[in-house]
Amino acid sequence: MGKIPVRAGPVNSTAELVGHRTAFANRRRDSDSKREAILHTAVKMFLDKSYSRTPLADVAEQLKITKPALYHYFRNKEEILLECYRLGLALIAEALDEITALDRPGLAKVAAFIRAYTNLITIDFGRFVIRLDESELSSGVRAQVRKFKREIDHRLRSLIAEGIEDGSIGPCDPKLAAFAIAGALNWIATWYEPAGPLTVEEIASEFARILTQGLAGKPAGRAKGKSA
Amino acid sequence: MGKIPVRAGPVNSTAELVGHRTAFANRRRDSDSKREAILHTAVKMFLDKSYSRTPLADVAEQLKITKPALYHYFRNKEEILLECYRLGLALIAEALDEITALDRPGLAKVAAFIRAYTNLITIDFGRFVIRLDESELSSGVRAQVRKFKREIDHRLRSLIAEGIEDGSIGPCDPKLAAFAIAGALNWIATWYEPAGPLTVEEIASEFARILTQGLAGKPAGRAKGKSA
DNA sequence: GCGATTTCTTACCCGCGGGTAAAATGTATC
DNA sequence: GATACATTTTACCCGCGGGTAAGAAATCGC
Repeated sequence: MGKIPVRAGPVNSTAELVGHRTAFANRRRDSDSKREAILHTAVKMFLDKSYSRTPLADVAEQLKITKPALYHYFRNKEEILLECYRLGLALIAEALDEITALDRPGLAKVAAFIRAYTNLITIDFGRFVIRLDESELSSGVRAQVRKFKREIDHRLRSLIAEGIEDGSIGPCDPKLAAFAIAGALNWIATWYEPAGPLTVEEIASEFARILTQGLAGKPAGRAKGKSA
Repeated sequence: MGKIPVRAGPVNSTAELVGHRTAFANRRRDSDSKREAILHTAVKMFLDKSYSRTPLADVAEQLKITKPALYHYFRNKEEILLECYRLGLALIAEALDEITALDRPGLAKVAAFIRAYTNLITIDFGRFVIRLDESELSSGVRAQVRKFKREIDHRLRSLIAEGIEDGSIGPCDPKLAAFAIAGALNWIATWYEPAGPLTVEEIASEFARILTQGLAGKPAGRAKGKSA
């Protein structure tokens, strides 16, 4: 149960993976770092192929051990999933805490949220939380997951409501606005690829701008500068 | 290969389901309507539990037949999926065609797209296309699906580019803007439930507004016309 | 009503993947 | 280096689900 470093930071992920791959090189009794290696490897594979289509045997293989060895560290597959989930959730909650504490107008907080959330997709565990499909879970776990997600959703709604109150956000349904934002952000996890041309910062900035300012050109007062 | 009525319209879906459920009541040789019944039932179940976690035996059970009977109408499970997918895709393409043909500024077209796309989530096949997770597919089919999706994405980008050109949309990266919009919309398929409090029209309008106009209150040139 | 044909069922096979039993192998401790 | 304990492995079991073979049952055309 030691604290697992979740934020690997912009470390070369290959190097990191190798690190985890060697965690089982010998049988030293170092159960914490082995748990950590399992989780890091598993979450990467879950992201790659989805939880339910990633056999534990494959995870084990990556770690150069056999499937039953995993059961020494986790009771079953779902416990691995849940642990990954918890780690990711902690990241999100942490970001949200920081933002909530800011002393700025609601709109600025929402923009900050968009930036923070976008950054999460570069972290495996955060990305995993975003992408996890509830329907893959057993009903017991699903209830927990739903609760967590709902909480995040509600906190985002509060941010928006706050903005409406202080006037930085125009009148709108905070529920729908939150869904729109969450959708745009969650979807990033679907198409983003680290090797791609877009940096996370670019995405974060542009999304913050589009979602807060909208697409429309400056009609300013009224004149529709354009016709076409 | 008869034309399958995909748009059930705002028909009571229970009644419809019953209709499909009785399609196999007798052994009349009516292969077209049976194929149709299979697809409608399957797509509903795929939406409910995801494709890969919906056993064909369950689909058959709903239809009051047995699994092997399905193989009389489709070669394998993936062919059923692909057929559902094609039907949904036709809907989307159709909507997109109509919008592209409109003689209005780019921004208005984008807004129209948002409305049309939102409406698709009330139609099972459309919703299915949106929700389908590529990773559930065999690599052959995945390639096709990817191609289709990319095409839709590119058409949306064109709409945006058009708007930038005619000035109705402010300068932005059409690619990222398209991702933001697509994300917000696709996500609807995740949380929307027909029995819920929000009508599709409400969602469509609010999303069109938020995504085109943004959240920000009217700072207009400067005057804060609004206050709470 | 009779054969030809389609439609559907019963009874399977098989591979995959989660999970376990029990024994083997290594590591700490004395 | 013997003992105890943690760690891993080999060899399984089992249920699930896609898919098939072979025949039964209904329907169609005449």
